[in-house]
Amino acid sequence: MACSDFELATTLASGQVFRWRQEGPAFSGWMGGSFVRILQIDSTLRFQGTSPVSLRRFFSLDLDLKKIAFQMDVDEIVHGAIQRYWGLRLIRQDPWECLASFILSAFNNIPRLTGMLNRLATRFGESGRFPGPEGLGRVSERALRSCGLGFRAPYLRAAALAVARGSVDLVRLRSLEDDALRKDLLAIPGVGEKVAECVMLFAYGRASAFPVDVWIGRAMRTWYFRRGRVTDRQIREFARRHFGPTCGWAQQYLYCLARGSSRPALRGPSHPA
DNA sequence: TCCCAGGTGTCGC
DNA sequence: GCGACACATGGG
Repeated sequence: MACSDFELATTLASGQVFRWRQEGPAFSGWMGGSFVRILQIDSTLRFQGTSPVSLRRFFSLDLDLKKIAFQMDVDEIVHGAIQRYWGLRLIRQDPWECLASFILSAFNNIPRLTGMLNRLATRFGESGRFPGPEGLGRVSERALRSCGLGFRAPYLRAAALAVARGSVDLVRLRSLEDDALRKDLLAIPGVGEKVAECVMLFAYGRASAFPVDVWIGRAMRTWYFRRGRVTDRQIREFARRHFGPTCGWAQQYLYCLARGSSRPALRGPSHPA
């Protein structure tokens, strides 16, 4: 399958998904209930386990990256990030796995989060699939803790029960406007502003979401606020105005820049916005 | 060993 | 609304 303006490796390593693995030049992981293996050679994708339509949807290949980039390319910093990580795309994940992943991401690091998700899949999922809300809701808090979830165990369990019982309908949420969607997500146990924005961006394709985590917060304060004391909410509101309706894409590019450039760059002189 | 991690819930102003 | 604090755990 032909693709343009897409870098598979960059996209999978950008902290949106946590269970994909590299096997030589190829990558493998789950797209919902399907186990998929993908190999990218230049602008060609060779794959098994899914369909072209599903693949395009998952990696947002149906969207024109050039148009998106043009919209958000409003200053030198994001311009540099766009150039450096060109081909990075937002992923449209399964909402439940995305929600669970980011509930567990709280006060955590990515290697350990990966371990936690894999243990859940191995112990409670079918042949490696991530377990659904019904299945996880039946698992005791004690069993969840034995997977290393720590204090997040009751949050994940409560969220699973809420979805399993239908008090949260992840399919219906898809049809809601951004503000209503955010409000419903925030009502889920263990979901705060940051996780809600992640789910909006990584599962529901809401490009106007702008999750502010420690990395983006640190980078934005350095790059756009001269290290000033601003709250995460102020950063998010600034970003929506500054980068516009595709600010979520800007967030993902800046996140990679902030992490990829390592700490010294973040400590460097602040740039004018 | 020690630090820190893609935060949230809860409390007190 | 905002700041401070606790929270379990293990990777690096």
